Amino acid sequence: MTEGSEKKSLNFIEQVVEKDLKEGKNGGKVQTRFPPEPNGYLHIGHAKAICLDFGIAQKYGGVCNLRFDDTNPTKEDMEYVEAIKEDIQWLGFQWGNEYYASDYFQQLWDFAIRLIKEGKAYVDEQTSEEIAAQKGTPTQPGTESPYRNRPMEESLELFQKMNSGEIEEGKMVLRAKIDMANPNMHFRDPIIYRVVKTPHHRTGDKWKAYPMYDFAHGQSDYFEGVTHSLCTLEFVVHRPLYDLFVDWVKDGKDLDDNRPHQYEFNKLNLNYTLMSKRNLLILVKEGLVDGWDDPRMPTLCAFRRRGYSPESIRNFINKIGYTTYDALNDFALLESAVREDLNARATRVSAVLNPVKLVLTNYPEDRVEVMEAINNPEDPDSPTHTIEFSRELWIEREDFMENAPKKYFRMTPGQEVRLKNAYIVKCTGCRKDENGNVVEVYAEYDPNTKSGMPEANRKVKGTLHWVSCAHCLKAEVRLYDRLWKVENPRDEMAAIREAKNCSALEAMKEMINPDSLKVLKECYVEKFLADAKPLDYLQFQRIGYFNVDKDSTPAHLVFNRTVSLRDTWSKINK
RNA sequence: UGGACUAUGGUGUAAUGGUAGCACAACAGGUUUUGGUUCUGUUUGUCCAGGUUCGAAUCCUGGUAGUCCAACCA
Repeated sequence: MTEGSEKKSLNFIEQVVEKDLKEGKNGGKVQTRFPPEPNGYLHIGHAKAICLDFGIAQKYGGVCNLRFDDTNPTKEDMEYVEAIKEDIQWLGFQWGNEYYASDYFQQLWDFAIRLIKEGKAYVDEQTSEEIAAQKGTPTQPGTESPYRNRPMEESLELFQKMNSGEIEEGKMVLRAKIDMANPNMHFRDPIIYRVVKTPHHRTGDKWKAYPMYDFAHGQSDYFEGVTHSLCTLEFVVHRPLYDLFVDWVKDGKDLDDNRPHQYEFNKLNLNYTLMSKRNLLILVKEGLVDGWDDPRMPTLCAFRRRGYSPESIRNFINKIGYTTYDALNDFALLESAVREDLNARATRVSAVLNPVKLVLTNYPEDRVEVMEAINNPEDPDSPTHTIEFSRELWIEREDFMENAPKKYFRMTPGQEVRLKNAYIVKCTGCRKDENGNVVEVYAEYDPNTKSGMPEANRKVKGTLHWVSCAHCLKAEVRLYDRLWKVENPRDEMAAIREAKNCSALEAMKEMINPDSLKVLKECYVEKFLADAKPLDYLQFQRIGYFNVDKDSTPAHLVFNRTVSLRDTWSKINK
């Protein structure tokens, strides 16, 4: 709805693409891919990659394919494949082809055989510990494996056995023969195949030897005709290896043409947010949240359930940009993006979350008036809906104060306020119970000030929302706040674990915000919401943006707070 | 501390050798039947030290700080 349309300068990836296009590289073609591993749900960090991968293809007349990077059957599942597809489409993107790295297992296998025959790969029979020890450290060169120079025939035979099931997991690996002394650790004879006996979610038990990421990614890009392979910054050190394997697979042919190039951008870091899949999995498994789509999660399904629009997420991504600087973005920018979008599209309704009864003592007991409410004042052609008004109303408890400070523009004895879409009323007092809690608030209405009448234009400082006690619906409202108390949960978690030598779970329990979810069960909403549908974008006037939760039924309405309205009053009030 | 990468207001991001701009945040005010929206204004910045140049956020050198790399994960 409010897609960012202001002129933006090109990000560094777009500049590269435009330069390549100008120079006629890859025949003037642009092709990208979004390559998730189907081992978890997509989070907002993935949205950043998605917007770039699909956005670049869209902008430059190319195609972006979806490729599931499914080279590790122990972690992957079809459940995730379907969820990932749903999230991408919800975000508003459509892939060209649906590919799987497992589609290339045969080609990769053949390539590996070729490398063995060319003396560029060998089967190593050492334990992972031995291999790790020989790898050296960033400051010390590694040493060569005793199997490094074994006869090619031997490696060939053992590699076959790795795949036939004769070799146990962990007993043998295939390694590329590169350079054990290279300052880039990834060049120290990287493992390119290992034995995994867990059945693969697509190829079943056909394969027992599986390629590693570095041996699959660049080649898969090459097989598909990817031109610009976009990934995050931690892969910078993999790029030389990516290029080397692409060189090898091209076998000396036109090395500079028709090949993919990898470019790296900064991944999304958000304050008060823990992004890594591993940690999100702990939250779900340990029940610290209520599943992957718990609205406090940073997953796309959670943002969707919470009421974020795909446009707002895209706008946010568009605002933070793509650079090579490891930034920590402010969650407030995301909230501002969702408010901006929802302000333009959300239907305004009345809901009282913390009710107290207001009695209009001079309003006839049996009278009911039907008031008209505009659905969205931001829209000049906005439709309207009606809302019943009567003598007894629910208003927010915070909207009455017996002894109010000067700047309190709400209900307090002797002060006039406007009831939105209805009348101007003057507060006359209240009744309290034996503990001093306000039970009822009293006011008198001015019959000449009904909305639409000339008298209604009188200046009144405050306007309150309300629902009629006899004409409203009860509802459950879930108020969400940030899941973490600390601004940088990732670093904080590391610090806690270091200091206390504790598990990730224990560290998380220390950082979690105990008030991240408040469930209000005694709320009242106007009848208009009786047939609101899940995911409808709503604004509870003066409170915030809300949507209908998937748990909601006509008999038991449930609303999620997406984000509160900006609130300058609560700041003054502090 | 071996290598790679990075450094612009509080946060993020432009300026591609030529006026340091934008967004968010913060603050002040106008409008408003949402203390919302909107409008106006204000505060705050080129990591440090040298060098090249008529001119440096930008190029070079050296510091400093941060990120990444030693998974049979991706």
